Amino acid sequence: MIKVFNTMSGKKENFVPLTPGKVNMYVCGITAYDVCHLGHARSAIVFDIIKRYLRYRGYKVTHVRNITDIDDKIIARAAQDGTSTDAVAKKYANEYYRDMDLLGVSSADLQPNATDHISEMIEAIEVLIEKGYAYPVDGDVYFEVSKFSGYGKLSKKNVDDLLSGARVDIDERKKSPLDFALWKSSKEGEPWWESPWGKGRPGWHIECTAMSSKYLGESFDIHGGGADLIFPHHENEIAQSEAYSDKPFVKYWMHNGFITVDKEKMSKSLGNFFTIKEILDKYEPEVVRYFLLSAHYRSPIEFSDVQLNEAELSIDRYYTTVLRIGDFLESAGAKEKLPQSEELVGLLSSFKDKFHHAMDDDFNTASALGFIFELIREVNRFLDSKPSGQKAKDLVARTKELLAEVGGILNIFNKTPVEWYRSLIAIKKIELSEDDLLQKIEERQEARKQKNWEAADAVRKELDEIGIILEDKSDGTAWKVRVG
RNA sequence: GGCGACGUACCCAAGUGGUAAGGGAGGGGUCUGCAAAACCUCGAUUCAGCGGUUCGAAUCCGCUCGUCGCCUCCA
Repeated sequence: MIKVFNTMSGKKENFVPLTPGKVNMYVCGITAYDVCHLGHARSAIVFDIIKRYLRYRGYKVTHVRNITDIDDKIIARAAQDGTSTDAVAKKYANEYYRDMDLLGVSSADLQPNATDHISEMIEAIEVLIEKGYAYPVDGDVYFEVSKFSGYGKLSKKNVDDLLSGARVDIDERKKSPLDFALWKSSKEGEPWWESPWGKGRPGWHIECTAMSSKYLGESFDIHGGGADLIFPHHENEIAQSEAYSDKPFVKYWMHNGFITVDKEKMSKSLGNFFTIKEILDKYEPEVVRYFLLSAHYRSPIEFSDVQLNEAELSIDRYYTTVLRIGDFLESAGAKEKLPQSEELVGLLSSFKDKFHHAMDDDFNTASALGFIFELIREVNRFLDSKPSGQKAKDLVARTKELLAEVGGILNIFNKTPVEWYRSLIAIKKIELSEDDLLQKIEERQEARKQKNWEAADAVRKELDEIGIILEDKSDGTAWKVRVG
């Protein structure tokens, strides 16, 4: 049984979708007004993995991820750049899709834009007005928070506290400072759409109500996003959606934690952010994914080079072992020899259960990675015991299969070792062609044959200086890239 | 001020009632021409502190200290 932490209840709950075998999932994407930073990547990667795991467990998942392509920030950006909001939104949405692609995040099944759903939003707003939950003022339309009795149930806030907090803007035209805009009249020079209340544009929250109900129905299973969306965005979505449909909006609310820098939330306004592009210039996408999966998705995770380097080391340990497995499968002798196989056999039979157990428990990727490295150690230990024969090969091949299977779900560990090293050469900007490298290794082999250790060591030192490490093995010399 | 989360070894991190996963760094060793990798081994009698519940708590409850987040746009 999969357990999911539901922000609404504050507890882990058994995951039982509304329709057996089917999961409808809506995840808030981005507002397209600037390039994305690592925080955006975390949300995308976390929910991508959740989707992959649910599919692996047999659910038919429909995943919707929206793009907000009209809002104040986009308007401001367009004015600043002397271009249209449309051009700004398109540009940064495309940047986002490119970043996600580089990071290995699969695209959602539906990636709707807010501006393609204006009529649905207007329709929803009309219903809210009819039902007495919203009121128009001078071309704006506001949602009347006091009319919705459940307001605050997600973010655990009560209306009185919010009112006394006094950090809400004072607008005389609103009945209450807590009321939020469903529709905003357009000012001179701003983009607009025709509506029953005049020319204007939608407020931020209503798009998610309109698009989620259109594509997933008025009630659906999972709604996700960063924890900073809990209030007010998701709280407001609930108010609008449930007022509109009189049905429970979402069964499981899931929110990922923040990325921090020096313990502080990475954010635009603090200026302490790193863009995805900056990071991918220094690190393999797989390293970034591993790093983000190495902590539970709800925990804060501290961004630093030390952390990324450790992730790189861990992945390298994985590929080093895969290389070793490959060598063994190619060259193992025929004579049946199985010293010390019990532990590996035992782990092979329990491994999937352990992995499932970790992932079933609110997608505990950090724990799952622990089990993967347990298996890595066990197979290394087995190989150290110098086994041979078909049975040994079967065990090792089985290990390789299992590792590939779970790696596929986490979307890491899916390269060949050589691809990993090649990729590292590129990312670390090592200026040496693979041909030249192999040439040098060849030269060194000659020297070694003649027991000319000085010459052999000189080659190794030369390569070491540019970040290439050589490993002498019984049947030749392998190369790898220094990591960490 | 209100609400919420977190505090596990040198660093990162899992563990939510049954006696501390995993990765990195470090000491010692096996292997090796030397290395590297791999493996073995050492390393928290202890989970911020203090009380309480329990046969038993890192895990539940209370208080204290510390850190962070939300309450305004924010993944």
